[in-house]
Amino acid sequence: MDPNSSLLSGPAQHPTEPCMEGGRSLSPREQSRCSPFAWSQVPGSSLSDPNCFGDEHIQAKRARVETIVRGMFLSPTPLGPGRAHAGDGLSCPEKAWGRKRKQSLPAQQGPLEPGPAGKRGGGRKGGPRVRGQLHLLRQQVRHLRERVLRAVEPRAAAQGPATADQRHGPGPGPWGVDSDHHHCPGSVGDLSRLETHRASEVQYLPEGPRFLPSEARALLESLKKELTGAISQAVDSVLQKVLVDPSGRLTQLGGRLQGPVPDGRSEPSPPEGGAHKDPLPLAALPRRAQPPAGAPLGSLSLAKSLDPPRYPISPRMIPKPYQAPPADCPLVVAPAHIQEEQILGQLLGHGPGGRWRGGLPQDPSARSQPSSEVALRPWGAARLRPLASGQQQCPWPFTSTCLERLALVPPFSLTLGQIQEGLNPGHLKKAKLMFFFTRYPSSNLLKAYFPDVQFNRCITSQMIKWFSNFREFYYIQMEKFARQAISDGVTNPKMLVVLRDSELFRALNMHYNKGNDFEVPDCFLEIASLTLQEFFRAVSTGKDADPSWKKPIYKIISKLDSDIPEIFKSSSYPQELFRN
DNA sequence: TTAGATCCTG
DNA sequence: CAGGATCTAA
Repeated sequence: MDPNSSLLSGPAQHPTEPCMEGGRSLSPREQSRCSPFAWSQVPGSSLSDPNCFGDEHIQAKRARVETIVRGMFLSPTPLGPGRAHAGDGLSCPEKAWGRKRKQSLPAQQGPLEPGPAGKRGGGRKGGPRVRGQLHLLRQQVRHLRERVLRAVEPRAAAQGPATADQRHGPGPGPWGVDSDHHHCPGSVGDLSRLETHRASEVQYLPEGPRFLPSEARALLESLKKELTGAISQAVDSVLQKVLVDPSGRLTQLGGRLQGPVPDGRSEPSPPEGGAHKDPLPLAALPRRAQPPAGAPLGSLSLAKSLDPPRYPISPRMIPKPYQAPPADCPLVVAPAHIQEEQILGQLLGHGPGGRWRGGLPQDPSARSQPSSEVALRPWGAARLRPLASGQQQCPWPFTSTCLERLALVPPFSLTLGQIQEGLNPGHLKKAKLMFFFTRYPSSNLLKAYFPDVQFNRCITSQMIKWFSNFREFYYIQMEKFARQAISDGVTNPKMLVVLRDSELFRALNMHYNKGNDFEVPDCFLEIASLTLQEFFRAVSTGKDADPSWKKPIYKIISKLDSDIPEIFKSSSYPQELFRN
């Protein structure tokens, strides 16, 4: 008897939200380079200790600040005071910063420590007012630090910072409708939110009373600058601790930055122990498949098939262990392909709801723009960056250098290495998986689902050609198995149902889903069954005598395209599957 | 004329 | 899977 006892009898498999963890580690060299402030300003030392502020400290600080202020005023491109992220014109070479820092900061000495030769008697013109400002700023620093730490703390992050930064948060984005469903907390999006949060805080710092004496105001601004730097460094240090654990993995991003982790995901299901790895050498087709009692075998009849097929909402991915990127991640140099893909996946591979779309603090212009274009072409924004224009890559002087690189480098690399043109094997694989949902994708659809591809005529036709080839194989298989069924004596086309353990399915799966990374959606099985039946009817009724006998079948099938899951719009969605 | 689909070939 | 040829519809 035919062992096939159920239609569409895939083993019950639980859709798994692909939830990749992102981020990347910093090489030691990078870390050291990233932190021009060294560790002297890490809050938690004198900065956060209210008791450490004596007059001596203030005076020493003033002396230091005055030095800085003079240096700023002597600078050819003076920094607009109090406009942290608006300093577009600011040439912010790290060297210059480093010089200034060295000039004013003895190594290993905190900026708020008394300078060795502080200018005494510089006057107390600021007086109590300045002290009040200092106090205020100190409090803000504490708050900021607490909030940063809270955001990084495992539990507290679930609640998130409470206050005023929402209005600065990135909008939902064009895919944001149901994107929250896919959003993986703890992704780079959170990181970017953290950064955005900080940006908003920088803006939030009071502009400073205009009535202050100019010197005091300069002092105030300088202090703001210092404090912001300290915050930056605090974020750096915290994030570095979070991002790079001793094993070099970035797991903490998912574990700490995010809210409660759905424990349900437990461990990655082993690479498919059952399901499709079936060793059975199955009959060619589940001929005369007898469904279990009540199983609607007839549901695959032509009439029924005209109903919109049911599509799985969330195609199951077989999660693979996250692979940590190499420790020494190149900065501007375009890394190797693998690294690029890893970075791509890590930074952007968070599903259509990933927060990367508008969230990364790339540059002021990018931040200030609504991110629709950016969202549709994530790298487009990066390409607009003045990489070769001679402008320094430090549009935001107060940004944590490390964090900024963390966010910026991958787009750079991709811009230089990958985005230009050309399709890679990952794109091909993705296209094959998409074939399970759509056999006749329009070029617009392809553009929508390959946001990391710079489409041109050639690329478009190549991808169209891919699907043409997919169809070719598909129809060939259908015809082949239909004819085989006929020769095997099948008379009722409704008996022809493509099951997951049928030979036809295995052939198709081998072609489009080699490696079994993906659970073939049921809708594809229905379409396949229908196609098979159509071929069966045509051949069995002798229509194949007509040279164009396949065209009606093509027409039918072309109307049965399904919606592709939104997650496919992520430029990195399937790529996690392909590593290893 | 062009884009897209199919067929054929390698 | 790509390239070329052919056909068709816009």
